[in-house]
Amino acid sequence: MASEDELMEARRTKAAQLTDAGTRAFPNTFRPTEAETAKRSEVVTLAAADDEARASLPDEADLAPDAEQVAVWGRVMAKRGPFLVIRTPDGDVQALVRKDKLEESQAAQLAAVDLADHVMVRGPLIKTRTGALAVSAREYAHLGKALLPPPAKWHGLKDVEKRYRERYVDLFANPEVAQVFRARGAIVTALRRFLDERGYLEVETPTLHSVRGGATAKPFDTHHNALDMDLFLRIAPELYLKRLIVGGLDRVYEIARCFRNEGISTRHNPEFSMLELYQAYATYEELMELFTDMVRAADAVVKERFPELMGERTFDLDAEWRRVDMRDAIADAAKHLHVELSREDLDDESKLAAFAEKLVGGTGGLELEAPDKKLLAGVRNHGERIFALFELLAEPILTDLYRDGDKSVPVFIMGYPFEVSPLARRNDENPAFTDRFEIFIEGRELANAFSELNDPDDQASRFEDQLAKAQAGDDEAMQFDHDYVRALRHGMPSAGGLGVGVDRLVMLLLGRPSIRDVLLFPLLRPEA
RNA sequence: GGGUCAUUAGCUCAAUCGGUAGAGCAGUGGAUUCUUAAUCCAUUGGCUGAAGGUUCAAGUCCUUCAUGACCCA
Repeated sequence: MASEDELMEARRTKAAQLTDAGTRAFPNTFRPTEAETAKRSEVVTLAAADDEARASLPDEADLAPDAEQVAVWGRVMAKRGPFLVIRTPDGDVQALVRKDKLEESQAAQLAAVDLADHVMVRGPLIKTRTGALAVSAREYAHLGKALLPPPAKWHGLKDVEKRYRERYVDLFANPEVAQVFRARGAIVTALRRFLDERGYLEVETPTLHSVRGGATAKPFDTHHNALDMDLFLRIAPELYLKRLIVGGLDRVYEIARCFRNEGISTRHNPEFSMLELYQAYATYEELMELFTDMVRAADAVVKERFPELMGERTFDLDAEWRRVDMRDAIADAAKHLHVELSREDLDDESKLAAFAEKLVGGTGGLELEAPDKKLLAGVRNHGERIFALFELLAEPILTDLYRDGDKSVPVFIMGYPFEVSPLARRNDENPAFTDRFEIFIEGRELANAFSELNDPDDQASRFEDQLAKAQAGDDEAMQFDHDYVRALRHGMPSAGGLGVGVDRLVMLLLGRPSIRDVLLFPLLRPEA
């Protein structure tokens, strides 16, 4: 008897035995009090502490008749001799369950226990012969039946596909996985607290959009039946949030689930969380300070509560964060790569075009992959050329370029060309560039921010440019958002806006290499 | 989209050159009842991801497909 069906049949037989023992297989009668729940946490903590902390606990033989009794409940993870190992949200604790200490009906329930069942024991705390803690059960109650067997107690659940598909098993079989998601929750809470304390209002804007904007990405299409209206799932909340700045809500943020119809990789899931915030009368420079403080606040929570998840970091958040103009970064990269490209060349449109042509032709002193050549050859102007060169030359080696000792440091890349920044404000001194930054930590793009464009006519012309891109075949270009331009015509105060990839931030702080490790249910193809 | 690897019992993994599909855990029956991956005895459990092909013979070789992981884009 060991096929899955047979294993379930054995457990159904046990479930029937429970009925004979006077309880249900799936009872709903256990109601732990707040005090009992708090006490359970204490007991689990004491069970995990060192022997000294338990020195005062009595042996079973020395128990006073009126010793305090505590309740422990959870999932049975192992049976060892007369002990059950019970898994709780705070950790494991063992119970000494001896039939001769239980009433007859409870002993009969105990006889029908299977691994993975939920149970409750109540009794005094004792110290075992080896100095471990145990609850010596005077009371035992079956709380819920598991018909399927749990993964092997020692190896746990390792099959990666099964871990993602059956995350519920992953979570109880591999406690460190549950810790990652507790840490994710703590990080998100820290972000909210950080912003709430500074007077930002958390808002919720539509997920169903009828105009594509706020980012360049392919959307998921959907349809509203009653209105017979085509819609799509939002790719970014940006344009709605800025409407709120027009409306006078001077500091707003949203932790927005966004959807992009793109491939899947260790850094991309089709749905992901983005934190966007907007602040009236702020500039992108103030947002650099804000973002630095916010990330450090989230990291402090990780350090304090989840130090075991931090691992060996190759970056240093406490070091000074660098601020580098994009063109300086390209020049730094060119020097590092021994490529003939000076900082002055980057301001000379014809020289830069000639350099790009050499790179595409393979004579630029650096061999590019075919798709990179295509990207560089496809640029339409000086600004796009600068951005392409940043992506090709500098971005891959940012961790080499900007370091403090043996750790990489976060680097703000500033001075994005206006052609690649359709929603950002132009720089007052040099309108070919925008007041924008992206932050790279450990080489990964983590956030994007800029002083917002609030000139409705300029915004309209940027939308026109996006339309031209779309007509040229760019299926990621934005659509013209007439209502957004109308909002700007009513007057939007100058403002700064910031967008943070929450999943990527969590990956970074917790040292998880794949986005699927920080998403409870990553998108998978259906099972066969 | 391209490349590499993986898929064998409920779980974790073996199976040499192509030659009888195995182990541990879990399960079942029994012993034991202060164990720490509990122990001891006995025992059940397989369409080897799917479909084709080569061969006297395929978990193993070939083709296609499915799913996943990693790398590249």
